[in-house]
Amino acid sequence: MAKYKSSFLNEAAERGFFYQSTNLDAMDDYLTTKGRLGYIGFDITAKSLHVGHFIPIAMMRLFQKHGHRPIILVGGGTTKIGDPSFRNTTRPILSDKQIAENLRGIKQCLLPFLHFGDKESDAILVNNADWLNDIQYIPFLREVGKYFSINRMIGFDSVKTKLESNSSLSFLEFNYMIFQAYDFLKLYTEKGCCIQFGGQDQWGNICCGVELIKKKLGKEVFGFTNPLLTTSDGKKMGKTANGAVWLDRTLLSPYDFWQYWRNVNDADVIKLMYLFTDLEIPEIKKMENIQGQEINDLKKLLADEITSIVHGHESLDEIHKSAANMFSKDSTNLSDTTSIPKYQLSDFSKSPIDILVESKLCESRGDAKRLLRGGGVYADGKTITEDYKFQKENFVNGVMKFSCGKKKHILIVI
RNA sequence: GGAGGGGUGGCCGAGCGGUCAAUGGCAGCAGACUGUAAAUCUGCCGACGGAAGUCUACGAAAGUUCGAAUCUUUCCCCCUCCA
Repeated sequence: MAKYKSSFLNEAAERGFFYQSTNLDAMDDYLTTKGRLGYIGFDITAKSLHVGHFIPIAMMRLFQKHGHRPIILVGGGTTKIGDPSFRNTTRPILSDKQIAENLRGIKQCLLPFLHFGDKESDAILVNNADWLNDIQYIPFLREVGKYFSINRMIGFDSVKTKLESNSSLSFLEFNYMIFQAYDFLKLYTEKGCCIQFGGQDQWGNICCGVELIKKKLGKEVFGFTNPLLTTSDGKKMGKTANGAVWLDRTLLSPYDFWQYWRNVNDADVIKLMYLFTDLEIPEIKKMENIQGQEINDLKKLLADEITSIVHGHESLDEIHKSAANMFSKDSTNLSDTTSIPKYQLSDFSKSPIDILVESKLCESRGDAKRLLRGGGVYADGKTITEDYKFQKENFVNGVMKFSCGKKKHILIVI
């Protein structure tokens, strides 16, 4: 039984994308017509997007699936200022060149999710630097600033928390919401974009935009937020043994990406299925009762589905093969595993410590030693100690599996 | 501008002249148990070194002292209250 008139809202709500929105009924009506425009903004501090961006991206994908047109706004303007809230990490001000580079990387990340182009439901990419860079202070204040009430702004949760905690809120930072509201105004007047999407933490900023357009132009536009992506135990998602879960395969290999989803918490599997896979809702519903060990198979399915969206279906074969090799005792097929980093052993006198450090499995020799003492290093699946010696006869077809813990592996080749 | 309180390792937060590479908690890593999960328990958790030890670190810089995260001075930054 459909709850909403628009297909998009129905599916978005059922899959768990809906947190809150402005005037829901009106937005529902508005979305019954295809080809509507909605945007979401990202800051471009790195050259890749990561799992933290996943919900918004998945939501835009859904938006497009239902015949609407997603606009991805990158914060070329706001990134230049840098977020002042973390005063200890002097974030380097990005040069135009870096921003351009990051922009390209981010677009690359988005390509598997969204179809860009000129047709009705094709996604478009815009950069707020195009209009923020040349803003003139006084005209801007007169045109936009006059619509903002400080009384109102300090009432927003995002600001209130900041004020109540022991950190300062600079004027620069305070302006963020104004710029974001201005972005929305720009996209509304120039492209007719009537919806802004965002994470639940963006609610205040989004409302600002909605209000600005209302006050300045007397038009109603909509805001829609999705819940933050947390694990069932309330932690932030998105860490692997090797760092953040990047979408760019040069930052995180498809194999490690797959492993990330393969290892998610049992309690999160179904939720992630709804959010990030293309499996149909009834199909996922059937999985909800699966318990215990069988959940492992669901995790594989989850990993397969998400990985094939991001890295392509054809990457799965190799990943499966590598996973099978890495988690089995049999070493005979190791040599044709390409997903695992290789280390060329040139000298048999090298110690395990040398290898751990050189292959970047460990950060320092001390680190490597501690790991060895703790029994966390394996050669060919067996725990080794500091004085382990590499010998030719231990290599199968010239390859040996070498692991740090149960999840970080390399292949040593001779 | 005035008064007061602060700045400690990825984060929170003790320490307030030697016994401090710095208690504790969180996060992280490894081990055991499992299901490549969670929970739990155990160990590790600045760098270099086989080790003894050496170096770098408690906002920055100078100083007092045999010796400073701890005392003094100046500077920077943050918070609260007053103007």
